[in-house]
This record gives sequence, structure tokens and C-alpha cells, in this order.
Amino acid sequence: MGLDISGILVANKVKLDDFKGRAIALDGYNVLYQFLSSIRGPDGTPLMDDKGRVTSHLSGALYRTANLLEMGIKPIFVFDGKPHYLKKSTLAERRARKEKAKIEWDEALAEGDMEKARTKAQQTSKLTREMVGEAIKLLEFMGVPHITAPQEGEAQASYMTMKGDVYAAGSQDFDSMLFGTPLLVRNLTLSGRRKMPRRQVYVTVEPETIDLQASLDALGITREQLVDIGVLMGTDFNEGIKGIGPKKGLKLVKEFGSGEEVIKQKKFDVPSFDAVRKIFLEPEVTDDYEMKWNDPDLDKIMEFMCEDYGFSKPRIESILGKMETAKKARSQQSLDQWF
DNA sequence: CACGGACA
DNA sequence: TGTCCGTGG
Repeated sequence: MGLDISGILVANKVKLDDFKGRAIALDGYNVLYQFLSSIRGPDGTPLMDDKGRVTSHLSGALYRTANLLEMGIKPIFVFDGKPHYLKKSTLAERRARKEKAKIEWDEALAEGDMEKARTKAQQTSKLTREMVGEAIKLLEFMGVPHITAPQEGEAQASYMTMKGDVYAAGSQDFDSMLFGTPLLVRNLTLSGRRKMPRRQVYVTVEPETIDLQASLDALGITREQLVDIGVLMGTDFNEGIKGIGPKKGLKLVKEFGSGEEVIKQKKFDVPSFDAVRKIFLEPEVTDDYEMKWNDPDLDKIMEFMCEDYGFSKPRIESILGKMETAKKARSQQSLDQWF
């Protein structure tokens, strides 16, 4: 995960029902990655079809999206475009970590340590272009819109929320706050209980929203200052200063007024400070997208999931029932809009 | 992650 | 009705 400013933000527990009838811009990469890393067998192997293609992301995308639609929530998936050049070293770092995790996964398997194997396996998760393409195909069969951002998906989702096209940006990552989304929703899921890394321990993960303005008011800072805190801490686009987390970053920025002043007074070295700041404050986004939810093509979904990827027919059929419910709910909604 | 069968 | 646990592909 990237930037962790959870310690200084105000999160509100919410019910999935609060989002009924509302559009949410989901960080597609974030959502699929979550599925890819968590939908795995006990030894860490992801779900795969008989050709060896990973299918965890498809399983997750189908169930999750069907559930949201059934609840009357209208997701629009936003995928990352071309990464900013300042992100290159972060991406390289991630690649290296995954390679190391692969070795440790094999070692854990050899030792018979399944708990460790699973954790290491999750760390190897690599969402490929193909996987994203497959998921997009599925979304299209489900009638769910998707767009590819010019650059960062989170920036695009935030922009769409600022415009009022969607109610909130959905992601597990907090970067969206820096990109300026007025509302971030995390844990947009049905099931509450989730297993912690260490066995036996369960936590209930509830959907929550983070309101940007309320958070800024509570902290007594501006969005620019929030961005500065992030850049001092380090983001996907820069390294940040060792020893500076959300608390210290907040304190310094409030004390000196701005990140620039903190750097000057404290003689910190933050390469590309202005450029990184600009990525968050003036991100590359587009208005070229269409928010349109179509009726699902149930036959195509069946064919895609069962014939192409070997999912069991009864399972998929039961999900299609949800899609039918969603369809009815949607037509009811259009009536509501007319009257 | 999400589901469903087992069990209380 | 609620929770635990194994499985899905």
C-alpha cells in the first residue's frame, strides 16, 4: 500500500445501503489487485483455469460488482493510464519485492509453513495487462462502465467526484484524498469479517467514508497542506524524509505553514518536491467518459465465465439472479427519476 | 474475497 | 439466526 495518512483522517462508519442509487468511481486497479492477492488457496496459489490462467480477479469482480448492482449502487471502474515518470522507481521497487517474495513463497512451501506461504504468495501478486483486459470484458458483459485515466486512476476518480458525476471515489488507498476527492469510500464490501495475517484473529471490516473537508477542518489545514504532508512523508512519486510520518508531518506543516517552508527551515532534501506536489494538485484527467449502465448480457457472462474460464455453472447462475434483481431495481429508479 | 454447508 | 471453516478455479 502507498501513502498511509489514516492516522490523521476522520473515518465514518457507513452502511452499504447509504450508497443506494449513487454512482461510485472505483479504482479498478486497486479493486482487482485486492482480489488477486486475497482470493487464494491455503498454500497461496491463486484460482486458475485448466490452462493455468489466473481467475481470482474475475471471481472477485463478478461477485463484488453483482452485489453492488443488486444493492442499487452504480459502479464505474477507473483504470490507470500511463504512469508518471516519477513513479518508475516505485514500480521497479515493487517488482523487486515481488521477485523476492516469490523465492520466499517457495521456501515456505518447502518448509511446509502454509501460513507463511500464503502471505508470501500474496506479496507476489502481479496484476497483468491481460488480467485487466479480461476484467474489462466481464464488466462490459455486465453493462458496467469503465474508463482508462490519462494517468493515475485515483486522480481521475477524484476529479469525477469533484465534478459531482459520482458520489464518491472508492479505493483502499488514501492517495485519492491528496488528489482532492471530496469523499473517499473504503471497504466497499458486503462481508464484514476478515482474517488477519496472523491466524485465529478476525476483524470486522466495515465500509467507511472519509470526508475531505471535514478532515481538513478537524486538522486545521488546507488541501495544499495535506498534499505537503504527504509529499514530506513520501508518495509513489517521491521518497520522502525518513522519520516523518503523518503526525510529525502535520505538526511541521502547521508550524511552518507549508511544505516548502518546512524544507527550507529544516534543511530537508526532497527531490522533485514541486513536481510531486503538482501531480496531486494539477493531475492529468479527462472529461471524455460516459456514465451509462446497460442491461447485463447474461448469456455472454455465462459463456465467458464457464466456457472460457471454467467456473461452475450453478455458481454463476446464482450470481446472474442478482443481476436480474439489479436490472429491476434500475428500471424502478428510472421511474423514480421521471416522477 | 465471497459463498455455502455444517453446526449450535 | 448466527458464526465457523473449507473451497472456489
